[in-house]
Amino acid sequence: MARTPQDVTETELSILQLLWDEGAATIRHLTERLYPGGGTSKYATVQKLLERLEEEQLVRRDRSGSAHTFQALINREELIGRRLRTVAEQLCGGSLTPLLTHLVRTRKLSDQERRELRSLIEELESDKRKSPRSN
Amino acid sequence: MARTPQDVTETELSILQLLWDEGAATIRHLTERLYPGGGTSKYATVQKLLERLEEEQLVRRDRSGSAHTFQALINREELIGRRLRTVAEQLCGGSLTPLLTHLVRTRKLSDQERRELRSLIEELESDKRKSPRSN
DNA sequence: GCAATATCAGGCAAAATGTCTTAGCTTCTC
DNA sequence: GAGAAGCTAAGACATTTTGCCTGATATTGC
Repeated sequence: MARTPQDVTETELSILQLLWDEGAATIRHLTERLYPGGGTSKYATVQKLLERLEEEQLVRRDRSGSAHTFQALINREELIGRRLRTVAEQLCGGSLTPLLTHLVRTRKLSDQERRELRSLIEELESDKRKSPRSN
Repeated sequence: MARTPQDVTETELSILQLLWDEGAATIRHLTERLYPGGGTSKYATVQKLLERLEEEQLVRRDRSGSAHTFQALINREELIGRRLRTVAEQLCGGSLTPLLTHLVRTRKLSDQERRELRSLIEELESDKRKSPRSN
């Protein structure tokens, strides 16, 4: 049978990371960063990667300039969300809650982390009070 | 270049799920459940899958009986942990905390979920008080 | 006009993965 | 004890992903 395509490959991710860090960029710029001193072939590699990322709607290509410019259409948080959702679907019947409790239980939070988390939740609780939309 | 192997394939996962639900099992049993009425070929498929799972140390094979018996060496929680760690490594510099806050922020917890989470944290806090091992 | 630089199109090899065939044992049954 | 049935081991295979590269063609800049 077929290979299950990966959400975002590690190599693709390295491109996204760059776009996140440096904003919109040209192929050349990305190539220079990713494969410093890389020649024509590396350039083409990055080009192909971007082409595929564009297909997957993860990157937008701006064709106006003489050299195309690329920018990420997804940010880190969103990608994290996608990944977590995948895990939840495959292992928790789609619910994210088990992931949450897993992290809280397993993670050995430091005192500070626990405090932060706690205040985050309290914050949410007061938000909720202001706009009670019980979901 | 090469393909990055997936931690656990969806098909492999379906086998693990069965082993989790039904405990140790033979190839035949698993085949019957996974591909009801599947013939020799499906049997061989499951066989190969198990062989690979054994290689990956995710399943233990008991060769004593006339038909080998298989049992999972990893449970659901552990697999969740692996997956989360992978996400953290690739997207959060290895720290799981961002995942935690992402979930709390994004998740639109229901009232009840929030309450549960809160008490879970409080529970941890009292545990901590009993054995203060500040990490 | 020429050289540099871009894009486009397509090929390629290595590896993953699910599937299947076959051969050779062991075990059960009559 | 012979034949059938079930089991394991070994390996072939097709399909697909994925990172990488080449060559042709178009565009830009001077």
